[in-house]
Parts: sequence; structure tokens; C-alpha cells
Amino acid sequence: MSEQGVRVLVVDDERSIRRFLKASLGSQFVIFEATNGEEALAAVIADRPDVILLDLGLPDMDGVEVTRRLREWTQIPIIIVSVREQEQDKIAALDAGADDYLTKPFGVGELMARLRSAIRRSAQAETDPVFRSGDLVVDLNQREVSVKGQPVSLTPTEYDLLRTFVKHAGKVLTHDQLLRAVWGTAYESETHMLQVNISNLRRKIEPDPLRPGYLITEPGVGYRLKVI
Amino acid sequence: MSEQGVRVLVVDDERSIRRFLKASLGSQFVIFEATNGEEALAAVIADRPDVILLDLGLPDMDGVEVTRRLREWTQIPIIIVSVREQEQDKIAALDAGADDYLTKPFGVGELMARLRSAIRRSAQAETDPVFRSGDLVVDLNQREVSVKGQPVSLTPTEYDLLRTFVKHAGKVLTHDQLLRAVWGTAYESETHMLQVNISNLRRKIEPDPLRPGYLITEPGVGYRLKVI
DNA sequence: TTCCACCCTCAAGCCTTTCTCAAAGTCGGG
DNA sequence: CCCGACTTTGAGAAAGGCTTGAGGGTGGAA
Repeated sequence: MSEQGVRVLVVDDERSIRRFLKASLGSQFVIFEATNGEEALAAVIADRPDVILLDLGLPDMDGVEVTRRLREWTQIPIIIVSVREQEQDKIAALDAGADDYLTKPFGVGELMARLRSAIRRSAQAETDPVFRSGDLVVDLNQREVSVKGQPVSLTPTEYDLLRTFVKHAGKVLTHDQLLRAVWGTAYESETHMLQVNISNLRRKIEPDPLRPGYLITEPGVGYRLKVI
Repeated sequence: MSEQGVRVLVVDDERSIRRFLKASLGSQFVIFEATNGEEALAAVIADRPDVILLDLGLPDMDGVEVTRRLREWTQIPIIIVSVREQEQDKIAALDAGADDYLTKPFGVGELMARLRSAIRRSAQAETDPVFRSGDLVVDLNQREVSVKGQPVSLTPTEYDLLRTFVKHAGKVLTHDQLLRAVWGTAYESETHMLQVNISNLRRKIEPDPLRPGYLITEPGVGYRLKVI
């Protein structure tokens, strides 16, 4: 979710507000809509949004109640967007588990900044998936690599190289791409250094370094990390 | 931190505001104070607050800059409290890494609700206060460390260092990260002090300091507290 | 077959990082 | 003021990583 395609669920019974939010946010985010509390609860399941914009004055259920129900099982960021500016309303919503409270009317810029803030927070709790291929496990969060359960210690260069492969697992990476990613733009033609490091990596992670099962050579092009 | 004793750092150059906040919040929270940006950065190291209330208009440094500097190494919740109500100010602060933005004057009830919200969020990311790995036990509440049941006495610096490791147990921490977390932003390049303290820590907690089992060196990167 | 381009491995030299011991400096309490 | 605990600085040794060079292998083209 870190980059594009952040999913925002807009919960409001007024069509005009939904339209407005969709128009303002649509270019940056993927928008889903719900018009009442029940729909909202269902949409969180169905649409798996990354953040929720929730109006308090819903026809069937109070927004605070929606918040409470959601917090029973999920920590998705909830930003309240409401006309109510009474302090008691804010306190009730925040204590029910809302992350933020914005009073209408509000600036679109501020709303987007608060969205980014909420997303940033929940994104950092997120972890990169652990890469697995056969007996090879690469955990980018822990910076840990293991083969058949045995931890393997890599030098910084080797790890950078392997990380680049994992980020594009299965895809062919050219020599240039790898050299740029690991050594920087100035080293584009130092293919020898790449070879040596590929070789060293293979010695550490391949069961039979002479017949690579993970780091495949694509002759004339580059290398590829095989996904098994 | 889940219950009592939540530590709040108030950063504001106006004495009256600090007094007001201390009076309003003092019964619920433990209040620390700073009157400018430099003090704030130092106080975060020294006082270890759980949340920061930050004014934007500081005499020596803009609050946005303080936010940016803090976000280089810590995720402590930052709530901006400012007279500036321009949307641009809010956007800038939130994008610099602030968690919330409150415009003066504000209701104490709302402030406290937003504080609770921020604390609730960071509390759920909190680590288990008692860390165990093999024969090593670190109790962050009691500030007690023991190996094989034998209590170990650490100097303040050594303990800070170990605590940082425990908070990110299993993860590789770079030299920079450790230096910033323990000594402050100004010491980023003093790797030698880090080495000496790692060495001293190992002598106290490792069965065989020459072959570390807990504090693992990740050459070229940093160190890691192994989870067994 | 021979040549050539490309790929691979090994290892030595150099450089940087890391570790430890120890001395010097700092600070607060008695 | 002195003492002890702690922190910081210093120096030398050890370990480890990076780069480079040399040499061998392979496969396709002439």
C-alpha cells in the first residue's frame, strides 16, 4: 500500500459530499462509498479500504457506533468528517477509537494531509512480506537470510544485491539495472564486480553453486531470481 | 505505559501556555517542558516522553523543523499545538511527520481526547515489557537485567542501549539509529563510543563475550539483538 | 576446428571496519 | 576537596569486505 492505489472508503449519506470527496480525492486514491452505517460495516469487509472517512450523522446508526463496532476487530485508520463542532462530539468519537476528527467545512489540502498522515502511520506498522523460494527465505524486515532454516550471513553488497532480486522476484534484471541499484549510476559498466558478487552469493545460498537453482543467469541479458 | 505515568513533553516558549497545560494535564500525565527547539530535541533523549505537544512558533527553530529532525529517528507521537490556522501550515506540519494538529485556542477536553488517541495508537505497537532470549531477561518496567537469574548492573548508557535493542528485538539497527536513539542526533558519527559500549555490554551479558550470542554484529550495517 | 565473446571462480592486496584494553576526562556525593 | 562511577578518547591489533587480476570454461560463428 505504500505507493499508489491507496483505498479510501467514504461514508456519508449526502450524495453531494460523496461526489465532492470523490472529485477531490479520486486522482490520488481509489474511492469506495457507503451511505449508511450498515453499508459501511459491510464495505470494510468487501472493499478492504486502507482508511475510512466517516460522517457522524448517518441515517441508521451514529458514526460513533460505527467506529466502536469497527474497533472491535480492525485498526484501520478512521477519520471523522462531521459538521458537529461540539467538543463532546469530538471527544466521544476519538475515545470510541477514531484516529482524527475534521470539522466541515474543511480544506481539501488539510484533509489530504491528514489522510497521508494516517496512512503513513499504518503503513509503517506494516511489514514487507517474507520472500520464500524453495529452501531460501529472505526476510527484508529483519534483514535475515536463511537456507534450509540455517541463517546465512551476507556482506552489505551481497545483501543489497539479493534484496534487489527479491524486490523484483521472477523478473529478469539486466547487468545495468543491478549495477545501478547496488553500486550506483557510476558503475554501470563494471560487470566484473557484479559477476564476483553473484558468484559469492551463489556459494552462500545455492545448494550446488555450479548448478544455480535460485539465481539464474540469463545469457546476454542479466540474472533472475527464480520463484519456486 | 498503557495505564498511568504517561509522559508528555510540552514544547512552547510561552511560560503561560506551559503553566496552563501543566495545570490541565498534570493530574493525568507526567509533564516535561522545553522552551525551544534545541531543548526539545535534547529533552526527547533525556526525558523519554510518550507523546510530544509541540508549538510551531519557537524562538530558535521552526516546529516543522523539530518534527522533521525527530522523525529521522523516532516515531513518538507529535501533536502540533499552534495559533497558526492557515491550511498550508497544517499541511506542512502533518507532512513533516506530525500526527495531529490542533489550533489554539482549543478545549482541554479535545486535547486530552487527541492525546489519548495518539497514545492508544502507539501503545498498541508497544513491545512486551519483559524481554526474554535464552538466559537473558530484560524487564523494561523494573529496569532490571539478569542473565541466568543473576542480576546484572548496567550503567545508564548501557541500559539505554540495551533498551533500544529490546524495543526492536531481532531487527538490525544501524550505527546511526543506535547513536541517535541513545546519544541524540548530534552524535551520529561517533561510532567509537557505540563500539565501546557494545563491548562493555557484551562483557556483562554474554557468556562468552568473544563469541556473542545475543548482541550480534552485522558487519558494515550495525548490530542486532538475537531472539532465541 | 579455431576464434571470440561472455561467463565464472579463486585468491591476493588493500582498505575499512570492528574490537579490546587502557588512559584521560567529567561529574556528583560525601 | 577527594573519591568513585561513568563517559569519552586514544591506540593498536584483528577481522572482514571490496576490488582487481589471472585463468578456465562454454557456446556460437566462421
